[in-house]
Amino acid sequence: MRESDFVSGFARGLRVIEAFGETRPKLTIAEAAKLTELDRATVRRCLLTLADLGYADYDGKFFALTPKVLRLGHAYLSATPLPLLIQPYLDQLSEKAEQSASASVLDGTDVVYIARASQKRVMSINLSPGSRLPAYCASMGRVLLASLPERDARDVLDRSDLKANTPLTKTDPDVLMEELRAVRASGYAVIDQELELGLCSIAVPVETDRGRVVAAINIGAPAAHVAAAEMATRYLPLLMETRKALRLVLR
Amino acid sequence: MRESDFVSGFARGLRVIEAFGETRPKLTIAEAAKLTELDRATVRRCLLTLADLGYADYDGKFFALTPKVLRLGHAYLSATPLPLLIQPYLDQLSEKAEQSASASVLDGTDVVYIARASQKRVMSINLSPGSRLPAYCASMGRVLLASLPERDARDVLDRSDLKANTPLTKTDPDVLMEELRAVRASGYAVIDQELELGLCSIAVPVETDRGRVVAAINIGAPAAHVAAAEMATRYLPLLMETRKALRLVLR
DNA sequence: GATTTTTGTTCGTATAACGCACATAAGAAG
DNA sequence: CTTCTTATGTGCGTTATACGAACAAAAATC
Repeated sequence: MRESDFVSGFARGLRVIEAFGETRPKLTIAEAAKLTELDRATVRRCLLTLADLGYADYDGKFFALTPKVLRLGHAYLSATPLPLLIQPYLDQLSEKAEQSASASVLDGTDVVYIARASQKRVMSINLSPGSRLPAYCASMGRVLLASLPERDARDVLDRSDLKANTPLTKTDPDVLMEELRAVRASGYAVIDQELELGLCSIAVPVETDRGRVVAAINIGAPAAHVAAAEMATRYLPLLMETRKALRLVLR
Repeated sequence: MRESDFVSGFARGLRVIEAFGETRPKLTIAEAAKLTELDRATVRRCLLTLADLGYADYDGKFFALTPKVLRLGHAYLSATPLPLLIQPYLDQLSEKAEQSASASVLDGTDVVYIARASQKRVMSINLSPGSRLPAYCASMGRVLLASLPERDARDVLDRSDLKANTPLTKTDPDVLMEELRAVRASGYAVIDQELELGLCSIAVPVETDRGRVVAAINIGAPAAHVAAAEMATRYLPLLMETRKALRLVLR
């Protein structure tokens, strides 16, 4: 791509949108300028443009995003076959397991939920398509990282903010890399309360008919109800069955 | 706002993103140019910018959005207090009613889901935060339209594509306006299989402590299980209770 | 209340994007 | 194969945008 084929005004605008979310819902021009590291005048124009298009509200001091920005994310979900294809399989899986089932893909250091069939809430945070979790401490993240070349997986870990969400969270990159090797060998990953106390999950990769890993699916369960050691015996057959069925419909 | 405070490159880029979703997942430069009514060279630059930033993939012929665009919609959901505030109340409501409960706001002619607590799937389509339904035939849409000045509500209906999703769908604007008056008087709206056969729902508005309507909440149930006439007697007390509780926490 | 710091806005200029036109490539129809 | 038709990539003059500094206006601090 030639340098002249890059619309920097567009790229700057997207950065401004992403500046929300990380922090507070309302941003002043100066705050947004700091977060995006752009000139105040530039940020101001982007925000006024967003307001003019209805993507943001402006009360003279603060800018806040409007629900219209959800159209942007929705453009992906409704346009991409993967989430739509996986959803019915997830529903079945969730029903058989009597637990929540989800599907996700990797984006940078995060797993991004693309579909979900939820039973009763067990997590403190609410997950839905578009939600993100750090890959290093999520079962689907482990599976997706394991599917990458070692070098790339290590690179993701190095860029990750490896913090201990619970006393059980593994945060040493070397330990995590070893864990990934185990996941690669066994074909599944189990997380025992590394993300949140009281929550276990198990994940397997989802491949196309040619063996390319395109997503991961998982089942989450309360640790009080299903011990980590039980996760595999109880849910792995169901996950494998779903994985096999998906492999036949994904090209 | 002065004209010079509008970044047209940014606005054009956003239109390009929205061009996906409406149609197929993959777009060529020429297709995107047609959908957005922008110059091919401009669309090409926007798409290459998206690809460069990782918001899109490009195989030399087709562009496809990547999960990264979900960050944009997520910026709203995680930055706006309303969805986060409503969620726990929705969870409770859903549990007590033993049915799915949702919250939404109005965006143009659509209702946009901002939170949801789902029980077993009853609808053919899967709803999650960011999902959109036409306001005229959804219970939350009726409630939200009823909260607008008559003139504005009529305007939304006139801009809507009033199609009969089922034989029961009301599509006459005058009939719908009359319906809105009834909703305004009673304080709730019941939909009897107007969106999808077999599905009933009931909604009430959610207000701030000063009486401004900021969202709507609803409960959906299979028509086979709960007749439309029963919806109010069975679920209205629960909805009103939730509405009252929310009114105390919303400013 | 005066001073310092931060924030929003304006303006001239260098620069980058726009959109047209042309060239090239890839399919579709004959 | 040839001939249309349609799609993509590039060069360039015109137009519009971003930059940075300077000014104005608030806040915040003293």
